[in-house]
Amino acid sequence: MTTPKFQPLYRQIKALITDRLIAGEWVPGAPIPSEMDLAASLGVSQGTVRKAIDELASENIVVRRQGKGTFVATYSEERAKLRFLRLTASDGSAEALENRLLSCERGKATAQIARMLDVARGSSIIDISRVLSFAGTPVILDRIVLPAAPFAGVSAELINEYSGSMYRMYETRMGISMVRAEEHLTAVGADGPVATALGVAEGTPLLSNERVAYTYGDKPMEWRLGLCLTTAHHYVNLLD
Amino acid sequence: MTTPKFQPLYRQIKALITDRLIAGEWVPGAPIPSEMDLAASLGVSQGTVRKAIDELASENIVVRRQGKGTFVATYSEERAKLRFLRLTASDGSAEALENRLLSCERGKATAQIARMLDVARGSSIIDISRVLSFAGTPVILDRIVLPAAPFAGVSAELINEYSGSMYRMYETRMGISMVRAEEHLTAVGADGPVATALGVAEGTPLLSNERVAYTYGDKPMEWRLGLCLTTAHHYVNLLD
DNA sequence: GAGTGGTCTAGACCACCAA
DNA sequence: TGGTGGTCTAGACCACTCA
Repeated sequence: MTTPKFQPLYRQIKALITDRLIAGEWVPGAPIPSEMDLAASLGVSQGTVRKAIDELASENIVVRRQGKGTFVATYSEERAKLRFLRLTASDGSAEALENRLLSCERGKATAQIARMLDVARGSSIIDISRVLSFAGTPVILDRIVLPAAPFAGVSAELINEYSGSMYRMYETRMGISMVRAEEHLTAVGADGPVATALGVAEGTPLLSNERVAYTYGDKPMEWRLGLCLTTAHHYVNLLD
Repeated sequence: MTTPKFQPLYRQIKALITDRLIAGEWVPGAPIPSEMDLAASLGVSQGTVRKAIDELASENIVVRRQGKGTFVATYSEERAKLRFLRLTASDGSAEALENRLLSCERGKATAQIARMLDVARGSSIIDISRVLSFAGTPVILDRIVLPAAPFAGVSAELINEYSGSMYRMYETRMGISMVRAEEHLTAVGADGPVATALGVAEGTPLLSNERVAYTYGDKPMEWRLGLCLTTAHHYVNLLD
């Protein structure tokens, strides 16, 4: 999949740090060794370690704090409350978000889900449905599918305990940090059940947001389909 | 607007290079002085200039080519044909894109447009409408608004000459490079005129894409509203 | 004051490119 | 062959944090 070839030293060091992250050597929020320590233990100069950590920091895998150290990135310290959720109230208000769980069941992966999550077809999955509301108004109907094995402890009770903050739950309960996500956006009309769940008329235009989230090493761990009502909210995207 | 304060040397150098870009000292595609030359003329070390250029490169303002030099980024060398247009065929095919101009007129900025483009209300603007088609099927209805002064030469003929590649035209004809853009996405239903233009039924869900594009120094230069038919295409977004 | 990340320097060698 | 960016080193000083 990757092209090994000759890699600059700093990339080898970056890979080495990533491997130790995958191995769970440092949990989210914990400090990694200082640049000097890493440099000494690896037998390279501090500047080289620095460049490796620079890249990890620019990918939000790690967070630097001057005078304190470098820490494994945590979902909770993301800028906004909602890491990947870029939905913003069009009038600029910052409403609280409420989570209502519709279901949380075990099932088997369909061909499509299996491909997305890079698991065998028919393997066990967890299938979650919920509605997210801003200020009492339903705004998002989410369906979330997880591979069952790494997420064994997931239950309706646990999700409610985290008030629907899924990524925070993954991180603190399963030790799984999401590092990257890919989204496909389309516009769709609300069909019967969806319209009912969101309390809108059938055919209401919705922003469909299909997302695959990846953990360290680009391993897909979550598939999600969000149907968003965008009458009072919009999805913000910065390009450069 | 910005906080001057004390800036690291490399940021001051970055600002200095940006200023010279704004001044038009180097046109898109032209090489900027080598790291050694800049370092010598500014009286700093090569590593410091390097860090300044690193940031400009990571913002796609400048492109490095090993063994050749560093060049002002050009729209034409963007990865895909369509720099900011992230619409992809759902079946993975890469269809050619056709551009049909509906209108290109002079007008006055409304309050909303004036705010978005940071110009005075009522100042002269250019108002363009067009339909983009993939493989003969209309997919996007675009409305593009530009401040008239910097884009004085824009005409229907000129746009057709560039087959609708607006950003390439801005760059080669007006010397204006877009560096950054902010998009707001929502789902809407096609109203009468829109439905006609795209050849779909009224009420068909469309992905509404409102975009402001910025040139050097974060100056807004283009407002755009794209209404996209997403039955066979989707908008791709990578998060990290 | 000790330790951390942040900046800056000076110089070395490498990989790549063009003439 | 000479010039460019890419990597790596070694060491200096600064700004911040915390005991």
